[in-house]
Amino acid sequence: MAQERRNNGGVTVFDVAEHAGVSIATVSRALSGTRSMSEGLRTRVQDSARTLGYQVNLVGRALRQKKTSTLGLIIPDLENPFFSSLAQRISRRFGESEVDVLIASADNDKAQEKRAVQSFLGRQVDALVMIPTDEVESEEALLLASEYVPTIQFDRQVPHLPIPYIGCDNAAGMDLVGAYLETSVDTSSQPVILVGGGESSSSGRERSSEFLTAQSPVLHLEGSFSFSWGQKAAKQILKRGFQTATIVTGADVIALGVISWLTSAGHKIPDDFRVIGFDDVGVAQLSHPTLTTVRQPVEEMTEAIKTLMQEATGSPAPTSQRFAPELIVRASG
Amino acid sequence: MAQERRNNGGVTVFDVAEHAGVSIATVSRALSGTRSMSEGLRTRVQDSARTLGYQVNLVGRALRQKKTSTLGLIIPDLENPFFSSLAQRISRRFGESEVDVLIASADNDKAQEKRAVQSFLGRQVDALVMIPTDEVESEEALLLASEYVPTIQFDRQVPHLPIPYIGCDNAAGMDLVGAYLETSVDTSSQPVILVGGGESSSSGRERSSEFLTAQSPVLHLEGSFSFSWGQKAAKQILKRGFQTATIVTGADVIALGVISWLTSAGHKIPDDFRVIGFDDVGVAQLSHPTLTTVRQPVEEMTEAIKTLMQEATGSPAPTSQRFAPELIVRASG
DNA sequence: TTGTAGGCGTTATCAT
DNA sequence: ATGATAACGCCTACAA
Repeated sequence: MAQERRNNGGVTVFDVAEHAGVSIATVSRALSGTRSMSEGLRTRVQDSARTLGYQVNLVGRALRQKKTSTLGLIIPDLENPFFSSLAQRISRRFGESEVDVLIASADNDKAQEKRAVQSFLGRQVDALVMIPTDEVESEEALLLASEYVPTIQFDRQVPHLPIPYIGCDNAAGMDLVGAYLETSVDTSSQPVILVGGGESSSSGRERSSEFLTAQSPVLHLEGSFSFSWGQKAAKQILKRGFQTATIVTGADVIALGVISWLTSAGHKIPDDFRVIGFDDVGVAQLSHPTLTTVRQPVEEMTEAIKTLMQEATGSPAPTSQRFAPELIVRASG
Repeated sequence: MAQERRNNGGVTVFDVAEHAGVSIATVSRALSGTRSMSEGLRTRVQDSARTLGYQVNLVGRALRQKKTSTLGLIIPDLENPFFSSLAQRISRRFGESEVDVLIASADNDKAQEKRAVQSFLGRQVDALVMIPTDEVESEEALLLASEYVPTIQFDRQVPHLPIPYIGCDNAAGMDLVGAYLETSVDTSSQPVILVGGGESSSSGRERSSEFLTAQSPVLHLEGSFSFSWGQKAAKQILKRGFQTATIVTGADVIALGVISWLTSAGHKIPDDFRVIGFDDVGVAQLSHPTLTTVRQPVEEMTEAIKTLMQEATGSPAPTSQRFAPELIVRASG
C-alpha cells in the first residue's frame, strides 16, 4: 500500500497515490508517461491528480534528476529593442521543445550580470545563453558560468575565451555596406560619416574597425547603442557644418536617433543625408523613411543555439559560428 | 566527524565539510550566516568553500525551505517597449532586495501564458506578477496561479476576479486629456479623433470608454497596442479626407506610429495634426516632435508590488490599487 | 505491471 | 557552539 507521509502545504505524489489507491511510483509513472502501464490505471491516477489539484513540484524533480529542462538567458538591456526582440524569439523557439527559457536583465551592469549568472547556476539551469554586457568586464561572469554549465556567448563576445560564440559576421556586414556605397552612392557629394556604437562590445568594435579598414569616413564618432546617442551624434554632425552626408551607423537604434534629429531639423532623407543602420529591428521597415540596414539572420542564429545545446552533451569542443548577414536596401540610404 | 557521502558532479556541503574538518551543519551555518559561531571557524569554512569552488544549490535549498526568494514575471509581449521597460524596472527594483526576478514572455498567446504560469508554479516561485494577455482569456491562467501562490495583476486586469490589481487610473488619465483639450486646444478647427488600443485588454477598454463618456470624437478607431496599428490608423484618417485633427491615442506606441505616418505624408505636427499618447515610454521625450502624453507612475506602481508582496504573508484580502497618472505636455499636442 | 526504498543537496531540529 | 540526523518532493533502480 501507499507509504504514509503527511505534508503541510501542497498536494504531493503521496496524496495522489493515497487517493488513487496506488503507490507513489505508479503515480510518478502515470503522470510523466515515461513507462507503459494499464490504461485504466493511468487515467484513474490522472483523475485523482486533477481532482486534488496536483501540480508537479519541479524543485523536487530537479533535485532528483539533476536537470531542469531550463535555459537561462541573460540580456544586457531590455530597453534595447534588438535585445528584447531577441529574448522573445529565443523564448519562442525553445518553447516548441519542452525547454523553459528564463530571462534575466543585467541592466548594463557588471554586478547585476554576475548575480544573474549565480542565480541561474544555483537554479541548476541546463545551459546558459549570455549576451555579454561588456567586452572586458563580462569575462569573469562568463568564465564562472562556463565552469559549471554549457555556456554560449550570443551576439557579442569576449574575445579569446574558450566559450563558444554565436553571432553574425559583423565584418562581412560592414563590407556589404562599403560595397553598396561604392556602387550606388555618390560619396563625393555625400561624404561618408561613421557613427559607431562604442568600443566596449565586440559587435560595436568589429563593425567600426572593419568599416575603417576599407573606407575613409570624413568623420568618425563613437558612442553607445542607443537612440539618444544617435540624436547626439546627429547634433554634432550639424554643428560641424555638414549640410549633406552618408551616415553609416553601428545599429538601427542609433540610425533611428540620427534620422529623428535630422528630420526635425528640417533635413531630407535620403536627399540631404543618407542613413544606414545595422540589425534590422522590427521598426526599421516601419520607420519613415524605411531604414536601409544590414539584417542579422536571427532565425538561423537562434536555431544554432538549439543545435549547439544538443551537441553540448559529450561533445569535445563546441566551436563558434558566425552567420552571414544581408543588406536590405530601403528608402533611407 | 563529517558523515561520508560521495557525489558525482558538483561540490556539495559534504565536500566543504570534509575539507574544513567540520560537520555539514556547520558549513551551512557558516555560509548562510544564519547563526552566530566562532569567527575563526566561519572564515575557515568560507575559505574551504572558495577553494573548492562551492556554489550553493538553490534547488536543494528551495526543497528544504519551501521558498525560493524568487518572483515570477509574465509579460504579454516583449516587443512592446512599455512592457520591456517595465520588466527591466521591476527587475531592478527587486534586485535591491534579495529577490530574483525571472521573466517569461507569453508572446501574446493564451497557451504560452498558461504554460509560463505552470512553469513558475512548478518552480515554487514565492509570488507571481502577471500582465494579462487578454481581458477574458487570461482568466484561467490567473485563477490557476492565484490558487497556489500570491498573485498580482499588473497594468492590465481581468475584471471581477478576487486577485489584487495594481495599475494606473486610466479613466483619470483620459480625463486629464479631455480637460487639456477643452482648455488649450481649438477642437473646432482641429476636430478630435480617438485611436484606441483595442477592447481586449482592460487598459485599452478603460481608456477608450472613459474618453467617450466625456468627449465626442468625430472619428473613433480601435486596433491594437502597436506601432503598425498607429500607422494604419493614420492612413485611414487621411483616406477619409482629414487635413487636420487632434488625435488622441491609447498608447505611446500607437501615437508614434501615427506621427511616423503623418509626417512622412508631409503633414506638420502639431500644426496640422496634434497627437497625444499614453504611458510615457522612454522614446516619448526623444521623438520628434516630443510626445505629449499621460505618464503612468511606474516607480510608485513598482513599489506597490513590493509592499503588497510583503503583506501577502498572512494578510486577509489584499486589495487593488490604482495610481494617479499625470499629463506631460510636450510638443506633439 | 506494480511496489519498495534510497538518495538528490540543503536546512532545521534535536542532542551534546 | 557544534554535530548527527531527519525531512523537503521527486524519480528510478531493483525487487516482487
